[in-house]
Amino acid sequence: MSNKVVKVIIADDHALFADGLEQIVGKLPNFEVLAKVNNGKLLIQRLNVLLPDLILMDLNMPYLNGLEAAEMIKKHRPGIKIIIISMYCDNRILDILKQKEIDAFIIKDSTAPILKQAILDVLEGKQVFISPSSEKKAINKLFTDTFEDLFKLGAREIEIIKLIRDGKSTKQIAYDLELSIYTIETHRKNIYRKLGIQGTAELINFANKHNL
Amino acid sequence: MSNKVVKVIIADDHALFADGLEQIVGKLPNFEVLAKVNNGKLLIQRLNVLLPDLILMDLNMPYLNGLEAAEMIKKHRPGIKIIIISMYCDNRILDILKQKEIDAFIIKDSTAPILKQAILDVLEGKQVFISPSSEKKAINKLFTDTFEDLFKLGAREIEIIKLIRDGKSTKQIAYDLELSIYTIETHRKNIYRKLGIQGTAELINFANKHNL
DNA sequence: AGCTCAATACCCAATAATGGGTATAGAACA
DNA sequence: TGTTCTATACCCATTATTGGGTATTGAGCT
Repeated sequence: MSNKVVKVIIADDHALFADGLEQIVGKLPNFEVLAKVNNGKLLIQRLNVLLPDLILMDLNMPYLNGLEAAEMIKKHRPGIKIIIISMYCDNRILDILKQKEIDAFIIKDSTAPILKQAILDVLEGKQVFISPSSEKKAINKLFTDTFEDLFKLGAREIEIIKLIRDGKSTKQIAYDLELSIYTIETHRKNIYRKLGIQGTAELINFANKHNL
Repeated sequence: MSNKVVKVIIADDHALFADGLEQIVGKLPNFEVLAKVNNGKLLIQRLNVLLPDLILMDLNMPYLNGLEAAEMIKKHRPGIKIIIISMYCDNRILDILKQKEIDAFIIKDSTAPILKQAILDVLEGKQVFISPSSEKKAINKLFTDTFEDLFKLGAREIEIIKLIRDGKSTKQIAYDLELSIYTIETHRKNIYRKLGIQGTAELINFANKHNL
């Protein structure tokens, strides 16, 4: 990797942002921006003729969003590294990171030096997750597992928190998990007690804060 | 203007985007980026010690948004040119352009050359308005993040969404806003209908997704 | 002057969530 | 073996939310 040029494609529907990325990446030694595209479909098309080492892309793009595009790319060209750069922190990102469909997630609040370091880390095979700094601690904990220590939540409880976060009602959860509604209600009560919170809204905020 | 250095301040809470802008602007001959700030308050503070010729700023910033900041700046330092660079096209922008509170509005979908031309035009005293084409707008409606256009929520509705997101119950919100519980219930119903969602969980996810 | 729309308020019925209990089977562990 | 903990399940009562209506007021636009 040392003397080889790293070829990059940038995919972002905000052209000005893409231009900015190009400036930052293009100034790195041995980096070359092959192309910029503004939607997912175009990105896939370009991959039929261009073979980049790295793709920087936005999560929200027209025609084919970042995650869908990433999934397709990793399936057909697993060697290409993918870095998602997004406005906001989506809860599902961590799961997707773990499934190795993308190599890095970087929030747009990050700085150029952080992006540069992340690119270098990814090219070395590392996974990188850059979130808003205030939540960094909690996320690091997630990476090294686990919540059970801190919040003393059981696996089932965490599972149920996720389902509630996704908008399911107690009844739906009971049906999904093939359990009694009473059981889910008990779990909810225990979760609220353990976390010292009250109500669905606070629970969802907890889940988002800790990236469940 | 020909041999004088144009001093610029960049205000955007997305540091990576601000870095990109700095690269683009910094490469123009006789341009100097004095400072980058990530919120409106900080921008105003900086203006007590720095005297830029031009400010590039985001519409949506914490603490003091772009329009409020622009209004204050034009009132106290009318000589400073202000260019707003925003994610989406707000309908009120045109009115504000007409009131001469800002000198240019540029959508983030624009390209670096367009930005450069806009900056030069503004420095010559022109007003510039770069919006997405009407077709593009339709596409944005289908795919991405402009809830103003797409969902047509009123100010009161947005206020109530925030309170729900913060964990308040209908009763608490009614008490806080000194309104009837019935009114809050009506607002909730209207919000659900407009957003095509159902239940507190989905509402909070919407709020988080759109950074309310 | 008439129209539209946001914001307000109310009524009613059905469903969901919350909070107080109790209880039991099985796993983990000292 | 006895204890502790998780996950399971149930009962009851109260409060909250949801979804179906209708209606009025005031601001702003034509």
